[in-house]
Amino acid sequence: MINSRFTVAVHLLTLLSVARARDPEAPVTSEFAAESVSTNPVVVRRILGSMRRAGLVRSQPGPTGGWHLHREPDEISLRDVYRAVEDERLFSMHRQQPSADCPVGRNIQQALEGYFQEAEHAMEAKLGERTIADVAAEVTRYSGRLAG
Amino acid sequence: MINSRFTVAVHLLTLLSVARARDPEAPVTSEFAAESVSTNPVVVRRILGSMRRAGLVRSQPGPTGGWHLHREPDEISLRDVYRAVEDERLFSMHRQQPSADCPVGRNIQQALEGYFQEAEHAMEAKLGERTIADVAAEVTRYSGRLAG
DNA sequence: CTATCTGTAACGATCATAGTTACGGCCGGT
DNA sequence: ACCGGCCGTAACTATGATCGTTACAGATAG
Repeated sequence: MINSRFTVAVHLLTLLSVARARDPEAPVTSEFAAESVSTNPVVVRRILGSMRRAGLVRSQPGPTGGWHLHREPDEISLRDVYRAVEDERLFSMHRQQPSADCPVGRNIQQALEGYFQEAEHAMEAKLGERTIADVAAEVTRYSGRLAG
Repeated sequence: MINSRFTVAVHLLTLLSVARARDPEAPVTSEFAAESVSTNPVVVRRILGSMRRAGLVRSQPGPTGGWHLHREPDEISLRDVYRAVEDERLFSMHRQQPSADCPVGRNIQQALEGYFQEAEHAMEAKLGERTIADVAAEVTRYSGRLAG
């Protein structure tokens, strides 16, 4: 299964979205976010670093620094997040190259390639239908203070 | 990404399908199949064991024993194989439970659950459109002796 | 200048995967 | 009845991914 980085990334962007709705200026620090996710600030910086390279967030060092969304929440789809955090293909081929002496071994990978792409694409297309704004809306249907 | 068991499982069922097309009686041994996949016979038995529990193949011990398909190749979808070999969910939630003190941490998992299910379902539905017969047909478009 | 952030390297703990050895059980052929 | 060849499965190991952690350099507001 897919690692938890994707889940954490969506969590973090949702946190930024909710925080911005309350105060568009105030940044969120790695430490604050880490408490919400129950992890280490370095893990947060690593994942938000991927988001930054994908243009989804921006960061500022120094005091009063921290993280901001860099796009409207309704313009960040879950597919964008997935692509930013996951560079591997969804399905793994054989670890060892199959036997070239067997017609099945020789051709199976090429045969599967297309089917795997279709399935992966269908999954991503479904993720593309939902945005961080949707997640934030669902999360904030129940009220509560924003605390770490 | 998904482990290679799924790929190997499809490979093995395709091998059984092609072998049966040449001789409906002759079983395929774990050792023969292992050579096609470039792995160990025990790995083959483990994966085909899952297929047997899912009713996709049958096995027979003793000399003249080995593995047979237990369904028509066009009645085994890639989704069937996926479900037989993969019991985990596609997306992983947080390792540590997120903070209950934060409205995002408190609600994010429930919010994501539905979206993740949709995406996983879309992927499986696409896999469900293809069968072992399709893969076997593609593999055998190029001829060749069936060798390990 | 200092305090407080980010950025990133480096290391370790934990876990999943899959390769390997070993051996018990089943069964066809002699 | 036995032997040989197959499956079934436990047990151990090697490898690699993941993620938590420490450490420290760089940036910047006050």
